Amino acid sequence: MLSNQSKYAVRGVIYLALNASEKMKLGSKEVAQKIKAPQPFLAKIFQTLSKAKIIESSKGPKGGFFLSEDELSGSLMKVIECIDGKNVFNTCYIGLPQCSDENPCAIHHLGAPFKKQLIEELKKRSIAEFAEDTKNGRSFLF
Amino acid sequence: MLSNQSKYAVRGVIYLALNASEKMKLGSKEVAQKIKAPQPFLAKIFQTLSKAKIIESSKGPKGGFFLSEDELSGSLMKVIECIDGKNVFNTCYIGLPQCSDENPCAIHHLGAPFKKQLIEELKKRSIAEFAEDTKNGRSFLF
DNA sequence: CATATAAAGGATAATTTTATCTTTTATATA
DNA sequence: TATATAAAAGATAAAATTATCCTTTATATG
Repeated sequence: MLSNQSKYAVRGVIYLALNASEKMKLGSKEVAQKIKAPQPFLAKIFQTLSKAKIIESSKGPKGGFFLSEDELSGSLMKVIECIDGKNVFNTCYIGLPQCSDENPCAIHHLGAPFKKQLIEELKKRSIAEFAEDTKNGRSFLF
Repeated sequence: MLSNQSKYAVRGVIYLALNASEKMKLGSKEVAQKIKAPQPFLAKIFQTLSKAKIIESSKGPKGGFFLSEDELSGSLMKVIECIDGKNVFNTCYIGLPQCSDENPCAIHHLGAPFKKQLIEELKKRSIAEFAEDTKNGRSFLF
């Protein structure tokens, strides 16, 4: 479903949300180690997210990445779409070019309601909320 | 989620279920054209499915592919697993090595019911049933 | 202001997935 | 039995994804 890039992005961003701040920026190196992602690859991903203003970055000593208050309230979907594009979840399970409720593939109806739910939640819930779940032990990052 | 190979496999097999029989075998060429798959690629896929006895094949003039009665009652999941392996649906959305109900990732609970339902249906419903849906216009192959 | 640090940017490399091509084998039928 | 047909088998190629490396730029701090 999601590319490796998106997966690293989601994990990396949640890690930042939990552990980084304006005063306590984190380098891609540290984050990569923690979430078990290849460091230069994660660096590239953070670069992309940073350009899109989904995370903040600053160069130099004490530099690194973090999320502003505003960014913390962004949706997780934005992270995913920033990396994989708007159509990540639009692709048909079995590759029909035009798969929809009107022209459904053989398994469209099996997946559609849940896909809708997943998309809705990813759009509705903020990065901070997902991070909160992790902090409270309701979900895990490793 | 599914690889291109699996997608072509599913569409190809349903096409065969609908249009081929022992008396009326179909070549990979014709099927590929119809389902818009690259011909030599589909040929390879059918080869794999044939080895696994998920579809029948015969060489020579009037040769081609079809499904036996037995094979028609096989599950669609078998087709998918034959190509993509048993773990297609076990992979975590955001790449946790050990993602489960006990150690759920941030979006595990959003997707879990969807996944379970999908897997169950794919295992329960036969290729013939999916083909039937297509015949009745409840789902589409193109 | 010099220095060290860390991201940005751009080029390159490795791996995986997707796809094709060529030769061999089996078989129906003329 | 010769011929043509179509899959099997195996090698190769193309494309996409994943990952790394190196140089440049910005900046905090001594």
